[in-house]
Amino acid sequence: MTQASKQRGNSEKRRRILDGALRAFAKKGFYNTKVSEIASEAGVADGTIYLYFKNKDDLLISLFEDRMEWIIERLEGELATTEGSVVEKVHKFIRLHFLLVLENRELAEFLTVELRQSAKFVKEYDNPKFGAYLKILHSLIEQGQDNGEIRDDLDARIVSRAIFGALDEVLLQMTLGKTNPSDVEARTRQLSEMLLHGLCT
Amino acid sequence: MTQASKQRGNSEKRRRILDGALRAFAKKGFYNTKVSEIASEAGVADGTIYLYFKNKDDLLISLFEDRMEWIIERLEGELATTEGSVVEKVHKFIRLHFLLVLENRELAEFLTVELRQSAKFVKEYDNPKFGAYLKILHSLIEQGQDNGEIRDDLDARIVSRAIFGALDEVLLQMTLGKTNPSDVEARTRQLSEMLLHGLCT
DNA sequence: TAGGAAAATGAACGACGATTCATTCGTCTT
DNA sequence: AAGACGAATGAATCGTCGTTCATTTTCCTA
Repeated sequence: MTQASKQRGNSEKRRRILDGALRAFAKKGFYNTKVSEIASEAGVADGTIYLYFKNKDDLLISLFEDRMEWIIERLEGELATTEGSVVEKVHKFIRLHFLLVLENRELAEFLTVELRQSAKFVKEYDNPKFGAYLKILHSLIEQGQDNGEIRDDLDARIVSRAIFGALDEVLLQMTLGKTNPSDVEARTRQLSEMLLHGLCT
Repeated sequence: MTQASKQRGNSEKRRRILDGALRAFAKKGFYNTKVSEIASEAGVADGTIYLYFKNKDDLLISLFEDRMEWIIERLEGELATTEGSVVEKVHKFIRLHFLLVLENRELAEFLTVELRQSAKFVKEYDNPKFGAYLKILHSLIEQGQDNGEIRDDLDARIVSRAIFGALDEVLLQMTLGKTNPSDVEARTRQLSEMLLHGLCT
């Protein structure tokens, strides 16, 4: 295996380490997780981690990008093949976000808790993948404004942030409590109802 | 000064330490802040901190409770003296949340970033103050549902979470970017419009 | 103002844990 | 099968703080 192919991420070991790190970070959080715990979770020696990642920060960022990439690809894939109004697509977006992330709890715990921390405190990392995620939502909104389905007196940037925030917070609660998977549908419906048509009668 | 009065928080030193901790945590985050930095920020010796707080975790939690208490008191105070519909009160809630927190940036950075972390990883702390905060919102929603202003096909618990999430995320962005204070009004209007009446035309 | 108690100090301690690197392992070539 | 080379190992290192506590300062009381 060449150095280049390690960097590109096609390596059994690299995957194992990322998976182990996800489990460990989800359980105890980045700062409370020892590198040696990640190693043992991944079934790998401590030193091996440093063959694939520059340091612990780099591992966090790499994990973050890897998982966000996965989510973005799936979201884009699903949305591209969806016919229907923008409103339907927004509903589908919300549903997919929940389903994808709840598909494994650890990912949910990791993303909802570590996202902000890493965005702000892992030195000079400006989070391009999260930007790409938001852009999907942002484009959807703009598209809806162009074709008249969505009010254009609202700033699409604020709206997309707000939607993400609402989603993420509800997801956090679902993650910490032991939400029954069947509740996902109910919450999806509630959230998109609320966001699309408002609280007022 | 007695031990009891220290615990109750009426102490000049204790205040100084909490203020210093807020500044330090806002700047570098809990885990990247050294106790000695907090001490120097507070103009106090390292050891002094341990006269007022059990340890670093305890300091974090105390700071959190102190500031949330302040926010809750102000919110409740303002809302109690407000005449008007529930819808108007929700609008006012959003506005107040922004104003109070942006009144000082450091508080905003601290709350938006450290809240989740501490909720989950500071051992066995279950965050009663945040619960009290959410309850204000929750009660407002229920009140609106009772008097018919707000749709009662939505679960007030999910709705209040979602509103908080939206608020918090938009606030995070306002905090990290250098938002002009005059934008606060605009964002308040956008958010409550969106939440109360929905995205659809 | 002397004496004593409470508060504050900050240097030193000790634990911890990220990272390194000398060594071993596995695989491929000739 | 011997050598060579990259990959993997994990024990040891070393810097970094959280916390303690012997000492000093401040403040009160008699």
